[in-house]
Amino acid sequence: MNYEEVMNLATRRGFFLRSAESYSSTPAGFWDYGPLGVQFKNRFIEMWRKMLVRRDAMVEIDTAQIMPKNVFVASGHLASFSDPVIECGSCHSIFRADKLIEERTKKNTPEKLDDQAYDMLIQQNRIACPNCNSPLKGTKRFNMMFRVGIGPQNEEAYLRPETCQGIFVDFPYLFKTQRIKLPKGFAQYGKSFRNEIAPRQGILRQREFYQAEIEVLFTPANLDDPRFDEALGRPINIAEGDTEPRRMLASDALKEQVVPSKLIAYYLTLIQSFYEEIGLDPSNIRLRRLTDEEKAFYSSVAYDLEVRTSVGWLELVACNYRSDYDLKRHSEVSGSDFTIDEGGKRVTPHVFELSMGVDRSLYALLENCYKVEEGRTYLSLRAAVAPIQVGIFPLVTKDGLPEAATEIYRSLIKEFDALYDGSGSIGRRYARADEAGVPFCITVDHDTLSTKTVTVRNRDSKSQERVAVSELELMLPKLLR
RNA sequence: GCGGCGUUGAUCCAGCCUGGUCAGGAUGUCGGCUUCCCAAGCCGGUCGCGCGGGUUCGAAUCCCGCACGCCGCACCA
Repeated sequence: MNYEEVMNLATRRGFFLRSAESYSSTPAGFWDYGPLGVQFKNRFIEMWRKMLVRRDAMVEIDTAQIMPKNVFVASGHLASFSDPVIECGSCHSIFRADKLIEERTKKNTPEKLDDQAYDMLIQQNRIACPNCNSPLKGTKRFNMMFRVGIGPQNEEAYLRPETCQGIFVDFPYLFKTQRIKLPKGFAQYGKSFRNEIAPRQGILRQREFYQAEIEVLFTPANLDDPRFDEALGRPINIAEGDTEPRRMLASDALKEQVVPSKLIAYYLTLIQSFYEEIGLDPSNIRLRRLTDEEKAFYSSVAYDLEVRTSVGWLELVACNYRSDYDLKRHSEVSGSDFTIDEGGKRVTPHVFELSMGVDRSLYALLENCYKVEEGRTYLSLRAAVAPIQVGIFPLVTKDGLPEAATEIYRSLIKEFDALYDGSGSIGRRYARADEAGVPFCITVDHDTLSTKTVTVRNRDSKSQERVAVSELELMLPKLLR
């Protein structure tokens, strides 16, 4: 299968659709979730809460999406979350100034010079437009944050480019009021915004997208805390560079120093096992250690959790050791105290983050679960993340079967995401349910009326089991776990 | 943002070169009949020429612009 096939099904069934489709001029990079997509996303987030947030006793918060300028002065996004670009006045091609100079001069060119410095270098080296050979000048900064104006004075503010800044700025409050002891994980799920120059790859690279971020705050004294020992026996798939991963025990990764500390090993195993448990094939997952050039400006050690898809290895999670960069900067710019007491000394906590791309994760799950067998298409989603948990169908639409099926539906809908379908042949209804990834379908047949039993069909195997109606409410929670 | 190619119901595709008799097929979906455990059949309904302008008596079709998409370049905390 490929991206088009998966998105075709996702569009037909109501997972995702292009935002404001009815207006042809809608810019690229914006997507809506349809009914199935919302339920799928909700289930995914609920699993994230269950397996990461609750399992690790993290603190989940929800912060504002618009934040004032100074937050991003402190975070570094205003200065660094931008690229030096230069436009050809003749053919209007746009180039990265630093990359262009580097390519022509073969000399390393930093991306944080003054704009004039790039113009100078371009002039000195007589660099012309690679496209039409016209002269180039006027390097500008393209910042990838969306600027917004607050109130009548249009006070400078930005839509957050990552959810974690809200966690950092709220940390002093949380630490004081929530009886927090480090190391501690802080979690937030919500939208982030990045004004991509040219978004491609549809839902995989959006201008407005969901993140689920975990920021682990700790002090360097915690890096090899014994509480992280439980991770040592768990496997992780480590890749150095763009290679096939090696599946190894976390303890061996520490020994070989491909992972620098127990804390990082613990959270890497946690995030990988999360993706394995919600349905990605372990052999399609790798934790790729990033090179210095690839790392974000705030990161000192970084891994990307990637999944193998038809569009190549797809980054789902950025795992960054941000050191004390964030809290120090917020302390400097805000003037507030972001330190904590450790053995009588004030120290600024460090940060290790797991920054998940939610929309991408959902796509990866769909593609991983997209199956075509014997001419039938189905989504082999784990029951725990399936948008619809159970279908209830009358075998025929006469002889009182719809009434009996409706009665069962009415009782199940109180506890489960259930679907009633009495339209078309029974086979057609199974096929529809298969494409929506419904893991179990209950069929009411003539025997139901006399024996009070129904058949329960398993989506993946198509096999059926006869079950007493009275047992459904006890049995389904076990099946759906 | 540049270059090339493209855009026809929810989905897939024909029509465009050669303007009219052209908006058609299939899937889906809804209603009815029928059948009854894996997309059967029949009847009926439903949904479309990306947007704007131009040429023309007449434009899905030709021309221009824009938007979006794909590929390449570039970009991608």
